[in-house]
Amino acid sequence: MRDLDDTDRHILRLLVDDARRPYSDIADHVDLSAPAVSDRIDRLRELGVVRGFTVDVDRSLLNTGVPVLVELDVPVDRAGEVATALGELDAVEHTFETADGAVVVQATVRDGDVTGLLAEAIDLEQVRDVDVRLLRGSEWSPSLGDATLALTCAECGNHVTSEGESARLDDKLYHFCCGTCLANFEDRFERLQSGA
Amino acid sequence: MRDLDDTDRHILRLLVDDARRPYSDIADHVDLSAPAVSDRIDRLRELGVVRGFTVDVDRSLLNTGVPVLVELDVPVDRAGEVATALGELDAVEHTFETADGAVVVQATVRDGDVTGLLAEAIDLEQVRDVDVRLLRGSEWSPSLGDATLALTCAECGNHVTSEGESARLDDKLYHFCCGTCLANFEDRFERLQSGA
DNA sequence: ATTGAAATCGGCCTAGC
DNA sequence: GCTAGGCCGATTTCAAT
Repeated sequence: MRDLDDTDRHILRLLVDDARRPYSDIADHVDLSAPAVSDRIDRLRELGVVRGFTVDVDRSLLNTGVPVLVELDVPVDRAGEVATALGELDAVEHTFETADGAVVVQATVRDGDVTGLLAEAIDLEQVRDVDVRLLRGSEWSPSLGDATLALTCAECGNHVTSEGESARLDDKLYHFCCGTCLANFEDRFERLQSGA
Repeated sequence: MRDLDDTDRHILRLLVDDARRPYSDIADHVDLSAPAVSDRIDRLRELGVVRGFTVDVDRSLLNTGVPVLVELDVPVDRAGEVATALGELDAVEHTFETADGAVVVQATVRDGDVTGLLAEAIDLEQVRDVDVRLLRGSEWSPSLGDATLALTCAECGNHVTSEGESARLDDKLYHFCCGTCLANFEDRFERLQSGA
């Protein structure tokens, strides 16, 4: 379990800037060979740090409706599921879940019927209050800073340090803080597998 | 001035899904040749609809600080510049400017000193109120719907229809609702050029 | 059709037991 | 001294223009 190093961050920054940049180009910047860059990007994907590559679309040039910022006040224990459900809506682009149980989403509505939109995804009964505001503009400026890995042990929930270990089970990568947690997890996993 | 057609939208959707997908692969999906796909993507870049290609990073796995959602209440006529100034900060990832003059930003702070961060970019005197909330999570789920072009005439501000025209001036592409607007704009542009 | 980029593979080097 | 991980260079296959 190696943490991210400066080279990883540099590669990430270059990709944030232009994800279609050739590996050979990246290689020049970080003073490595193209295959080495490819390996590192593979590893970042494996780790889940890189979820994928997308296109940055200027939605203000597209006629998809009116952009709004919607804030919902829901019971704290429901905030998670509400946020997830709303995120699945096509019209919703960003969802934020605050620690005190508010859910803020940025969406684009065709006809101004925000509550109708919300009702498609969630039960409005559990919403105590809704605040809708028209957006004049929005910007996205991704950056990275000096990020390091912040993985959570799949067994005990503790922070995974460089002493941690990882294992691939059923094609998914899990991280653990120590060998004991890994072993315990694998045990339970196997039992579930054979049971199912 | 052709509007977006189904093929353009299909290409965009495929790119949203995976921006490193080979053009030949896209070509198969939309029943075109790879060079034709390349041409279309070039055009989408020209139009400004695609701003670029990026990587989708899972920031929840990265230790960059504490994510917060900050709302500022500022005079309506200052909202624009405040939003822009804050957007330039490294720690700020999203900025939203609402029609009623509120500015909402999503940022990541190292030490919890949000006002210190804000002070780096803007004059706190003009801020009437600040509301800071801790974020438990955030999601980004890009989608497209049935988008069509919504360009604004650079001269008169009207909507540009398929009858509109475009022109490249000083390496930037401008759109106009009609030939008259184009001519007027070009005139002013030339005068500014020679004056400067 | 030409140019160029990505994946793959064998071998090398280094670090850590 | 052995193993594991990371990197390189060459090659081949495939993509971009």
